[in-house]
Amino acid sequence: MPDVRSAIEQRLAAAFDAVHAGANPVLRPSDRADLQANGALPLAKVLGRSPAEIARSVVEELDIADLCDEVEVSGNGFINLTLSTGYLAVRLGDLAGDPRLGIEAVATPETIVVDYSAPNVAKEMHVGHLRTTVIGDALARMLTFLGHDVRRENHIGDWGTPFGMLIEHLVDLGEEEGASELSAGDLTGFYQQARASFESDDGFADRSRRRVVLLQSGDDETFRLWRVLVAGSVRYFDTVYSKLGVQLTDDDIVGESYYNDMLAGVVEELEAKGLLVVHDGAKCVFPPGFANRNGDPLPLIVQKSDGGYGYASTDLAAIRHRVLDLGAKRMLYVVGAPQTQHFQMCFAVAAMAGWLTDEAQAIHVSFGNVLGADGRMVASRAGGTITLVGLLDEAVDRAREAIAGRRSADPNNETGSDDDQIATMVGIGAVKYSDLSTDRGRDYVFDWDRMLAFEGNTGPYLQYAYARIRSIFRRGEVSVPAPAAPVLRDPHERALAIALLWLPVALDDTLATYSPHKLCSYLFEVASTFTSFYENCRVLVDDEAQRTSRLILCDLSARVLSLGLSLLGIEVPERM
RNA sequence: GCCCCAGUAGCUCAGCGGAUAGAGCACCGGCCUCCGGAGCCGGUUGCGCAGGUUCGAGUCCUGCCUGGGGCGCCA
Repeated sequence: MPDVRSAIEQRLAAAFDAVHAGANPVLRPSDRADLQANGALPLAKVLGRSPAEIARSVVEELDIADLCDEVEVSGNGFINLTLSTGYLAVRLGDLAGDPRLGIEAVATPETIVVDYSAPNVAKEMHVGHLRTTVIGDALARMLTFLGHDVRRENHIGDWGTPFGMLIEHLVDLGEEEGASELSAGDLTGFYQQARASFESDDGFADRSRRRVVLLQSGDDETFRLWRVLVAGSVRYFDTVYSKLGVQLTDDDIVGESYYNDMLAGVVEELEAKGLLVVHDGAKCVFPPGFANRNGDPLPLIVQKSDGGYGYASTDLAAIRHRVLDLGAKRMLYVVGAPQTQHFQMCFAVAAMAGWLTDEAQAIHVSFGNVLGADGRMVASRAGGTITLVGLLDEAVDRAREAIAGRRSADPNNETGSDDDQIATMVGIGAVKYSDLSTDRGRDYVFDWDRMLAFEGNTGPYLQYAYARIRSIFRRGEVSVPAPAAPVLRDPHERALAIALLWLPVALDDTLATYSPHKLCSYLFEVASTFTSFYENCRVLVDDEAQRTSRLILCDLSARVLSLGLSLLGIEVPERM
């Protein structure tokens, strides 16, 4: 069954079509009614009639009485629609019995690659990895829920010249020692020591350079050592992902090295297609429309003058592989905004090569930086740079303090043995929500106090709204009623009904631009609307019919919040 | 120098070419014998600047200003 907005839009489209073939109803939310159709206004010029007159013609053609109680044309030509309360109630009844809460699985599932997180082997994960990991995971969850065949791909940095020095450092440390250092998370120490040796010790530097050659030529022993490095780092990444609560696993790791065997083929194919130009000894493709600082055409270098391959060739190989071998219809690259031009060039070249088409699209889901309250980098409580793990631990600590503080001030609090779990959900949820709730294109300000506030558009507020609803059932000692259509008598009930029915619409809008903040805004709206309802409509009343009806609204509110947050990768506690 | 992104209330942010630009925080004023006051109701303050397109521009186009980022063998 189509969502409410689509149902209305279909009827409107038919009526507009009768007045002017193919006319768009331009359906929008309204502050004058529930919805408004603005489509008559742009038709005025085309048809040479006044907008209001056209709107009246549309309304005459409109068959919508079962969905709307009121349809009104304003003097300006807006068509204001008031949804039928009976219709809303019936739809809510359907929702009550639907575990998917009105979100239908897509008719034609697509294979969609979501490329996100991408930390580097033997390098610490830092705040810079937060957004790609959190946003990518949220998008992957939403697309999966819609029924798509989602391939999470963690394009880790597991190849390149630094591995010569890293392997030699591993040799010097001893494999066991080195591996445990890596998996325990002392990646910064490992990397910096390797770097220090490389810079201060000529012998070490020579060995490192030879080791790079050995690695690239496929030397067995070198390869084995390389795998030790990678495996140790991956174990560490897993602990971070587990802490963050993202769904990436070892199976999702498809590092740069995975594409090594395909690079020569990519270059050959580009050459065969006549796209290659040798420039200063490097094999290049010049996609049109890109210029350097002198105004000369800017190349994408697919093979360096020394014969080596850079990241452009790896990215091209990944596109080709994902399209031709995996059958990907969409590829989402959840990577920061600074790489916009790189991806534009890669996508342009991939299109020239025929890998990217209308049937197989690559999308750069870019995002801005994370800034501290001072507009600069994020610093820890003690000051100084902060690792991702440190940040997450601090979030949980702060959440624990915040919850304890609230508890001691609230005589009605419910304590329990799972306070650590709650602090984890709230702390991690706060970090993720603050990231997801800002338009990904913008830089956003990382502010502990704001993200952990229990008021406003925050994770804790939404979790609290959920926990509070659950407590109604606990304290009232009532169970969730059997699915049925509620009675919507109070305006607050009606407003809540509309909000609850809007979940599929919010998800559609969110995925249309891969913007999780839209889902966040929606959930905040649901929570606010619920609170207003709860303030104005007593739930645990004696009248059984009314109590049941309102309990259904409560339960649906909790479920919408829970499902919505789970699609963002945020857990909800039963109590706080 | 060229390219990309951003500039909306004191602060943090929404805003799909449509009517009077919205939230939260902060501030001010109300509401408690109330199922969790972590609340509810109301009030104050704004689209960087200048042109243009349009019946209609925060939204699209051009120029400028400010901030951030990028610009050939790193990823």
